[in-house]
Amino acid sequence: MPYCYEYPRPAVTVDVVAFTVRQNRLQVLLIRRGRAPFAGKWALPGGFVGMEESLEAAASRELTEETGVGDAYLEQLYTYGDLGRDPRGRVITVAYFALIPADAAVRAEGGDDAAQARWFPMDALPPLAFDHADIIAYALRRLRYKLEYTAVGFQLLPETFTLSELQRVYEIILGESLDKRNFRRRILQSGVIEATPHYRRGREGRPARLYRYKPDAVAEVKARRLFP
Amino acid sequence: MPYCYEYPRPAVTVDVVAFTVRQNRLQVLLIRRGRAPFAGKWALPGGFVGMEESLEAAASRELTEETGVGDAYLEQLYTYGDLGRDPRGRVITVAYFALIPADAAVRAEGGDDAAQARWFPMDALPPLAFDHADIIAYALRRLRYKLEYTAVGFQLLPETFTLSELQRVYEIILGESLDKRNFRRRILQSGVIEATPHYRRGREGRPARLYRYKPDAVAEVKARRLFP
DNA sequence: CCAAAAGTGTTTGCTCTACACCCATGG
DNA sequence: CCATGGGTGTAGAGCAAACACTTTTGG
Repeated sequence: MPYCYEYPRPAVTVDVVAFTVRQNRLQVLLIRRGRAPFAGKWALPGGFVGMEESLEAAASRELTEETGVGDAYLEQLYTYGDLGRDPRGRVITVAYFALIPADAAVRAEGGDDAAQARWFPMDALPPLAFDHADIIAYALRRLRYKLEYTAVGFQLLPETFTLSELQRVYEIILGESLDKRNFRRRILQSGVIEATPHYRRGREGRPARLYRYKPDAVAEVKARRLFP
Repeated sequence: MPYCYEYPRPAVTVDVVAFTVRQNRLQVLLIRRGRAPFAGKWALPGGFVGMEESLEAAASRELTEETGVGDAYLEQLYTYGDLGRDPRGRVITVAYFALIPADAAVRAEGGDDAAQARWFPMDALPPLAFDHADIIAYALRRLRYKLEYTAVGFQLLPETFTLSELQRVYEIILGESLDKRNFRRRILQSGVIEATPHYRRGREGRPARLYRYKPDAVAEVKARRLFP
């Protein structure tokens, strides 16, 4: 594999907009940049695409490096290639968005990596490097849209969850409250989740039935990926 | 701008899936490849992204080179970056899809370019190079979807058109017949097209009112790009 | 006056929304 | 037994689908 080319090539990176829901807020994972450009500013986790890995593999690798999560829901978002978006030169970035279950998200802030990684609530983002604010804004639009016509919301929850927890996730992301009965009807008749025989006993109140998403639900959602 | 890099970089290309409707069929523009790999096979128009042009500019340029059309509807589709999709090495392709009005599409086959360019009906595609069959299949899915929730169909027609012509475009792409009254109601109340004071007198039958899309309709459609 | 395409409203079924009460448990 | 959260059904409204006839022109 030659290291010199007849024509110059743009650099290719992947960036990941990783969402989670914690503390009743939608949060995004950001990394503090150590060096120029934008040293000290926060940025999306990402990096160069290796010559021997696919784009999705690169995104998955970046995500795993920062969060320790290996099997998150991951979907290609958009490819950004305008000139001048990176002061170091021509950089084309394939952006992905990921949904991290709340329990897995805790590990992300372990900070075993040299880089500082932190979750930020969507409504309190710090100053961001590059065009990452645009990318995040677009990812949120896409996430909201997907919530409305699919049932990806459960990707933000642990393996089993109650319908109330799921509804709370939807309400947090969409920013509006939903009717309990209508929500349950819609989710259940969409067929992507199923009841388990187990219940969760909270500190108070009636125990809640636990549900899980059907093993093939992820495939279903991706097959319908109408925006890619 | 250096021609050598510390690390090897993948090549980046854009490919364009250009659709038009002619002869009552949905057609795709293809180029016959002159050289290896896949010499003699047909492929999507496309090429390398210049260091000084954005992705959309590159796609637009490729499209203009092959069709002479400069202002077609153009939208990013998906980015393909799997290993082994190009036998020459690592190539990442940002795919776009374009809608070409029927009257403009005629010019495309002028053949002033050395490369042979031809429109093929979607249901009679020749053997295709690379993973271009996948890209086209995905572009069709996206086009069909967009037709159902927006009104991009008029992008495939000349500047002014009749509602019957527009309906025929929808029927051809969706592969099913639509109710005339319901179709008209939906399109008109979506507000993206407006009546002109003119009529088209055909060879037979009552003259049909001509419509045009509102100048800002394209912006509207793009703003709603939920899958980018 | 006949053929051909354009144009126009209403009824019906269904899906989505709004809404209030009983149930099971822990303290 | 009381507080807390879990769970359930129905009636009305708005939207989408089915459907047939009149109008205008050319030959």
